Amino acid sequence: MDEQPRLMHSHTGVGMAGHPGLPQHMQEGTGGTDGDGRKQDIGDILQQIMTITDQSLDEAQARKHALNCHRMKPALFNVLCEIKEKTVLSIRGAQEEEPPDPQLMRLDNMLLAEGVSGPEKGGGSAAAAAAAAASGGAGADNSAEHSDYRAKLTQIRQIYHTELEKYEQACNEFTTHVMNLLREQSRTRPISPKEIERMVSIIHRKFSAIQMQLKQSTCEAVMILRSRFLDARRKRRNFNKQATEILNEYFYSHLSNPYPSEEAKEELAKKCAITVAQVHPGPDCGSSSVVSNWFGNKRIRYKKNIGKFQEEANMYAARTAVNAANASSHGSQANSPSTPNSAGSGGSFNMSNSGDLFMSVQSLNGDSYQGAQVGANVQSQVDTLRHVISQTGGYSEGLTANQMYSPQGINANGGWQDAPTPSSVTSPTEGPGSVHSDTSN
DNA sequence: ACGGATGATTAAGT
DNA sequence: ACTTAATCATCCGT
Repeated sequence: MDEQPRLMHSHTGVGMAGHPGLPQHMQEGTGGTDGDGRKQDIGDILQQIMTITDQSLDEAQARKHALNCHRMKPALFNVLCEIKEKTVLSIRGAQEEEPPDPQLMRLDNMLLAEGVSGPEKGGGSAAAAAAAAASGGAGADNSAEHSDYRAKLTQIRQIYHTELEKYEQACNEFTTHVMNLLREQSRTRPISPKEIERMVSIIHRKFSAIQMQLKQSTCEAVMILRSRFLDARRKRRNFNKQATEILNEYFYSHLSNPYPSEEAKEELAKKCAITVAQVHPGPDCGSSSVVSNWFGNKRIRYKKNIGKFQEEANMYAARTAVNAANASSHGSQANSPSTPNSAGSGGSFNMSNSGDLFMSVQSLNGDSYQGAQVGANVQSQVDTLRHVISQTGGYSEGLTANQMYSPQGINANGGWQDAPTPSSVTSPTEGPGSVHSDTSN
């Protein structure tokens, strides 16, 4: 684009002297008074050049051809080339250097992460992949919710790609056009290949600036879409019943130490087909952090008001006890009605017993005294279960019987202490029964 | 519409 | 890095 100004410059420079109108005479006059034929000739040529824009296209073309065939042309052209050679160096030094734009890279990365610019289907976006995985389980509402999101995302991607292609095409067209033009012009003025190259790069830069705008707005669109559909805080979904039961089961059967390991979290997440509603936590660390949230909330809320959770605790404790017993039993019969999720097949072993346990717990619940006695009630069964469980190799790392249902794992400081001795069951723990502070949020 | 339940986020502590 | 405690924002039964 420097060629144009330079041409203009030379044009105007001579044009000052040879402006169509008055200067025409002046030039003719100077040529005439000199009397030199050669100068007259050159003056004529210059004059023709100056007025070439005023002529019709055909005329100009003819004139151009005539000039090209002029005997002075090669010599003049050489001079022009030399001059250009000297001036072009100073221009070249001014520019060049094009470090990868960090902004552009940021946008590219985001689009890639968002699955907009990445491979066609499924991949790229971790959210989409996880959503697809979750849809296998009980994620009916989940997938339905995400289908809308994904449809919109696909729409964005399509628009993005078509636009990008359009720009690409326009860029190529324009580039070839300019190159043709330059090649054509190179017959009348010196244009080095490097200059063409530079011109092309300039064009590309301009178009990539446009592309960046496209990317920018695409990113914005995705962000808006994301915040609309996936912001878990804005659109919180409760876990379905099964998921809650699985989590509760784990929680109450590890009440002494309800801190699932990373693997356990993964396992639980998989089991629950946890809805993937991650926002900030990057591409990875998907659903297990949801489990972490759940356990964090559960621990704190349980601790805050144990009394309120007592019934639930007893229920799940009984349930796991039954499950464990069933799992160990040889026969497979009626399952516990309230455990739709248990992996083990049913067995009628000790059903009545656990039912009694449950009833007694409930009645106790109405009283102001619970904890220890409940634990004692269950003690016998749990003791049998404990070794059963260890035999069957079920997950029960720190599982000591009485901690399953009584909140004795919690020490005075409010922390979860490690595995108290079984004998502590009998000691009248002051905590659970007397806690009546209904300080709910 | 209201209030409790609940999942997620955040600040602070370890 | 992980937890607790507080808090936010939404869900959901009434």
